[in-house]
Amino acid sequence: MPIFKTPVKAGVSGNATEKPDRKQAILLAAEKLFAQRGYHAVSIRQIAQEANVPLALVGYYYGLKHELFHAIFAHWNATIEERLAALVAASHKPHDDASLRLIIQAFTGPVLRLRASAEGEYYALLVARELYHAIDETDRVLRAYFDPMAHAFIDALNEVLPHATRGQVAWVYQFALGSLLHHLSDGRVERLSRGENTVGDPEGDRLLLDFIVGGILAALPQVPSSSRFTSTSKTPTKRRL
Amino acid sequence: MPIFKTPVKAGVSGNATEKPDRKQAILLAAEKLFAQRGYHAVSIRQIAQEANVPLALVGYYYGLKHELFHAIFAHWNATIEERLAALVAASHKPHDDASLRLIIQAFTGPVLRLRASAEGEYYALLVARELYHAIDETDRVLRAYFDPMAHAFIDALNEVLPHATRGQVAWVYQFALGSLLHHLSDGRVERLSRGENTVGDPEGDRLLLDFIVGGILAALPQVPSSSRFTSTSKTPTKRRL
DNA sequence: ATCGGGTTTGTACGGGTGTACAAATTATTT
DNA sequence: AAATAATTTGTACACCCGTACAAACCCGAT
Repeated sequence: MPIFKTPVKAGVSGNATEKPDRKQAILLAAEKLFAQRGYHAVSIRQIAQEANVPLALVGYYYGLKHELFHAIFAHWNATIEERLAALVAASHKPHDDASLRLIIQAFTGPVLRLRASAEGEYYALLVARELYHAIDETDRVLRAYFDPMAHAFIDALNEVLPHATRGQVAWVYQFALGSLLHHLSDGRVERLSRGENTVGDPEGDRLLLDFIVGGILAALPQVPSSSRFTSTSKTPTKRRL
Repeated sequence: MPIFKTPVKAGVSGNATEKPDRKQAILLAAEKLFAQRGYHAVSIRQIAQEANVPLALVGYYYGLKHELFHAIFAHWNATIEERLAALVAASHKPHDDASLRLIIQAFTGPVLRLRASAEGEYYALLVARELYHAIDETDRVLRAYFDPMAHAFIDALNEVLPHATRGQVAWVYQFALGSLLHHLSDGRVERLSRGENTVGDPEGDRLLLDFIVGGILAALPQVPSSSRFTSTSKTPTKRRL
């Protein structure tokens, strides 16, 4: 029975082309193909071919198909922790007008840099693709890896926007996430701008930041919300302090 | 050879349970399953079972699988035209501070109402799911049915925001679309808000409108943009007038 | 009653799917 | 060198897939 261990001579320094490291090649190929075509549209045989390994090897290392999918997110877990680290750095200084912008920057920055990098490009695309409509296998990944981060960001946002309920903050968090995810895998903007924009253009990232910050400020109340007629449900009591 | 005609006695009034209209049942079942699980994760046999028809009937009426997929969007084409009609209604009055809000309302309103309705619920979900990452079969649908609408909205936005380039407007259009699509299929907000929000809550729709309008105003220049240092590419010449 | 077109159905074909498994090969330890 | 462990590979199984097709069925028109 296979034990799914990593190769023994993995991270040895020196000449690189010694060990092709087929295990990681499989993970990279799966990442790329899942990101490009979606989980159900990719077969294990295609992954094996992309990684230049025989079919049976992917099962040997990663077991079932959904376990291979899960392994991708387990591998990139460090990126999420980077986002959280940037969040606490932005959150633990006195709140001023720039706090919100810092939080959003901590939210979008790491994943946008990952998207622009060579190694993390497909992972960022995969996140944008599969984390959107969670079902089946992708749902477990979402809950395990991304829900804690979402709660941390919502808490941080609620702290700089104390006059909004946590529910309202959750709404705008999802709006912001939607625009971010769509921007990550946006190949259409070139066509829609009639060639004016390109996919890697940092102007898009900058505009996204302005868009999210401005959208949050416009959607959420800045003042103690004295009997706002719009609150239809739940207790509109301010929560912290 | 089958000709794919609609049943002869289709829209006859009176007692409803006369003709089950299997053809439309197939379309509805496909709509539902595609929306819930995605194109590649649904088999024709599952669609036939959901519609309570034998397998061969779906091929008889709709031909190949991607043609069935296409037929869904052809059927709901009226909704897109409603959005465009609301757009020209909002666009053909003198521009004031409320013009932008009207345009965004024309953008989000019809599809949000469709999402809330019983008939169009799954179509709205399907749009949100498949129109996101266009590949293969879904790509042709995107170009044929949704690109014209996108260009119309971008043009209208550029008219009320004349100091932004068309490329910038295309960026924020995609941001707005991302937040809208994510909101359409958002089942996670209940969990993230710890039960404060529910999926059908109109407060979410209202907040989305504020979010998009505020985001656009914050991201795009309101003044003639005299030598903004951020414009890296392309001619920043204002386009119309 | 006969005809003929639209509709319905069972079935079968070729091919791709995920997964399992026993051999063969290579590496590591005794 | 012998033995043990890890990796690699070819192959086969059972199953589901999309699609095609020829019969059977229904029903109004001739």
